[in-house]
Amino acid sequence: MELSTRYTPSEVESRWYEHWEKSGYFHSTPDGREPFSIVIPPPNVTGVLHMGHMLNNTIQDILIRKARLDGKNACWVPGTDHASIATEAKVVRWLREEKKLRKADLTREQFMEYAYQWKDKYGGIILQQLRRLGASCDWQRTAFTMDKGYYEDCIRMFVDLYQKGKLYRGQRMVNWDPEAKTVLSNEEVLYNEEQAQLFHIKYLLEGSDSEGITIATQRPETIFADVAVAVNPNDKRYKNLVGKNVRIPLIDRLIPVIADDYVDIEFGTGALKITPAHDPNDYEIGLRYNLAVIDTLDDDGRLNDLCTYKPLVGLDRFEARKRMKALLEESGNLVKLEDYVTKIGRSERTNSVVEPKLSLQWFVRMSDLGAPALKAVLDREVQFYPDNFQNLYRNWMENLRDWCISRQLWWGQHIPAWYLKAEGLNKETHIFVAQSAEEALEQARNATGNPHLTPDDLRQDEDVLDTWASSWLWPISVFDGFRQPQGEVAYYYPTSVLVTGWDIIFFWVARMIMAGYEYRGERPFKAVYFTGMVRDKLRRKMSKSLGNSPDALKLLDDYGADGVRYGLMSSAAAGNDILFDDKLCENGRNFCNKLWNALRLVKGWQVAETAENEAETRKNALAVRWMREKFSQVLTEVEGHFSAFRLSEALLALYGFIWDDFCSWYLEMIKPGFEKPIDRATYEATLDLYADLMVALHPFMPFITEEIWHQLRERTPGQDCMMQTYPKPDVADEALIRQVESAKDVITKVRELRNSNQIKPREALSATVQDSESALALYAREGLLEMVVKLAVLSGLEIHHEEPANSKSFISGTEKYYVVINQEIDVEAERAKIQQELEYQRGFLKSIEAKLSNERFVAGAPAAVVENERKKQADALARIGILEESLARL
RNA sequence: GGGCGCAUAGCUCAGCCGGUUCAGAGCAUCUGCCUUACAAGCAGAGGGUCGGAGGUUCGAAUCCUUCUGCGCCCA
Repeated sequence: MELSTRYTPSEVESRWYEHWEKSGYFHSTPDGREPFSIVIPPPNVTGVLHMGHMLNNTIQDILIRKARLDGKNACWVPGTDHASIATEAKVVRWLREEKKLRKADLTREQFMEYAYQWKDKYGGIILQQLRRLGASCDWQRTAFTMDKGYYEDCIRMFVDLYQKGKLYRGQRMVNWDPEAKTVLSNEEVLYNEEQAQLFHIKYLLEGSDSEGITIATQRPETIFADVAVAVNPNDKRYKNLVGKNVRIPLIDRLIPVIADDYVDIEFGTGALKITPAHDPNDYEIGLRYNLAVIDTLDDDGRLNDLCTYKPLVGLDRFEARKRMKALLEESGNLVKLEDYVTKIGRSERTNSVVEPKLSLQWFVRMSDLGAPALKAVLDREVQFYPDNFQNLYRNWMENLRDWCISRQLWWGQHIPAWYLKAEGLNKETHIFVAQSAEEALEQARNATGNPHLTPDDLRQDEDVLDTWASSWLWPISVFDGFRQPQGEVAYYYPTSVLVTGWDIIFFWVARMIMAGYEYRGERPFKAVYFTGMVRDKLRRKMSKSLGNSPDALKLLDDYGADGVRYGLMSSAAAGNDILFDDKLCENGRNFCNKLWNALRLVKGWQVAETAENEAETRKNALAVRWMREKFSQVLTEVEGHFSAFRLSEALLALYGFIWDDFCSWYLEMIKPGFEKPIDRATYEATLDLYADLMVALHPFMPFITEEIWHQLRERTPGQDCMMQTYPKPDVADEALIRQVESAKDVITKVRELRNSNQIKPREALSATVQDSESALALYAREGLLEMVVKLAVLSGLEIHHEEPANSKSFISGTEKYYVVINQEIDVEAERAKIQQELEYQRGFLKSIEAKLSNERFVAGAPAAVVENERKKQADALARIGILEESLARL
């Protein structure tokens, strides 16, 4: 069999993925095994795979594959959310461009039909892309937040919360996106510093043409909605004005000057115009002083009639702002124009500037829902990794605001609230919340006492639910837990872990926990693994506008899925941002090549069955045992990392073990001479070990491990790396490991000696180790001497008390070695070298003795620590003895 | 303004409920090798008073205080 010198991922990845999927390995049904379940944080159905997804899903896949190998019933539920705003925008554009249709010309039902069509055609690409990454999702369970069953769950939840008094309709200051013409939650507004102008505008006192008060505002077009000017009660400058009236420029409407602590004396002019309809803080102040609310903005961001200044009515707020400058200059009210930088909120979806706006919306009352969700995390019922995200969570949960869950869109779950047509829009006094129009009608008849009401007398709320208000039910709904609370959900719920970016801790994590306790009285997941953000080398967040995000699919093409997975994981401690660099994937690809070439080496060996090879077997036995013991040690470490979700450390532990111990040391130890065969026993042990390594590495790099696992031996159908049992650690023989480490140290020192004396790597050298007690003990280990001779390329290693002529020496542990070199020995240089080493050892000894002579140390420190210091002291003394002796001989 | 976090090798980070696995990893750098698995490789090497200053302790990268410089969340 011929294997290429390079591993080519493209030839194996799709083949194995298809094989796994066809074999049904990804699918899970409840059985007697312990469940291990993960629900994917549903990506946006319009989304395409980006770096964040790859990181996040690689982690989920690692956890799922590990659990599967551990014999658990692993279930990873994939799916997408309907992303109301983003999707609706795409559907509208698609209708316009492809179907020449405008949303306004369609009925709601027609629009929804098109939207589902669009979703079926273009949505969910990302789920296909996840397969490229190797994600072992249970595709048969693919869920979508607008699926029929899911939709019904959302409606049921809405009705239930309303009946329990946890949901209400109310007038609140909301974030309004004038472009999408919908409300946004706080989390959907992104604040960034932008250059703006602060207008200093003088409001003249009632009855005066000169005296007045100057306010500072960034939004001069809102002055028509002003209802007061506020100053700080302690502000001496304005004390005399409090209680008087001033005139709004251009329209001369009178408003009072009031005093309130909220006003910052330092900011701007210290006088604040109060505009309750267009600023959340002003709204609060307005409530305190019982001020009127004048809303001068239309839904699309244009000034309306209520602004009462005719020339500006109908203009967009930005256009109006521009004109205000000239108008105020002309009227003499503009005192000053100041450039300043301020945080401007923009819609995450449309990027248009968000306007605070009073609006009638549906809110979830958070006080009751928040308490158990907060407690769960503080009590570590839900354990965060890393732990300190608790702080962020607590901070948010302790300052909960009611959650606005209505959105002015069509693509989403239609809010199941009905009103009487007889009652004016937004002036309804009757609200009927029900699962269906029929039930609502029934309620209406009862409430009004009018049995003759017909469906035609009712009007359903126009709005839909916020996407997050559907996805918070995800961990329950994907297992059909609302309709079948005793069904599968009882097996898979609570899920094992949620893996998500910390930036959506409020969107999902917090709300899923709330829903979990509200609807199942139980946490939705036992742990939350927070990934960091993927940033570029310059620490910038990856974004489309910067163009600094690598093409995920191209990366997969260039480095292979395993290479990319390695690259992402190798520097991804939980919660830490990763500074992504192609270089990381290159390391992963190189690792694949390393694995591949080790396979080529092993597969290239001829195996001998003859009796003379029993001697070889005995010689190699030490290496084989060492590898097994060390592997055990590494597996213990790996298990520890897994249980603490330190995945990158688990990967690096395996990487180091495979590359260094297995490839660089072990394979060299057992490698037969040129054109010589290897003995059967060592060969078989190596194949088994190699196969075990592949299983251990499989969760991280599934494709290459599966491929190699199959290349190593003939496998029967149904025998696959993915479905093996994860190797279990034993108690490692640490003494043996230490002895081999000593041998490695000797080998390294001989190589170093060659290097510094320009001796060829393959020139066999004669060496001697002084026959000290410790040396005799060390080489009593069968096979150790042969190991050193082979890897250090020695003609022999004598255990002897005499120093050979023409030799150079070194110390390893407490043993002294001599290597004969066919060169003139520079005695002075040797002396200087030994002298230097001696001084170092003496200094070392001194520091230890200082410790040991400190009574408080000996009395206070644990016995093991003191013991260790004694051992260090003895070793140092031994080395000093050797060095002094060498010096004397020179 | 309120809160949280970070500062360790040239770069990216790990270690942080105190003690030779304590100064580590990968990348980068330097030296020597196309050695019969792999030059996307092999064998070696150099490089850090663990941000500054105090303190607690027999002992501090690790705990406390403070300063400096960054970052994030919420207002």
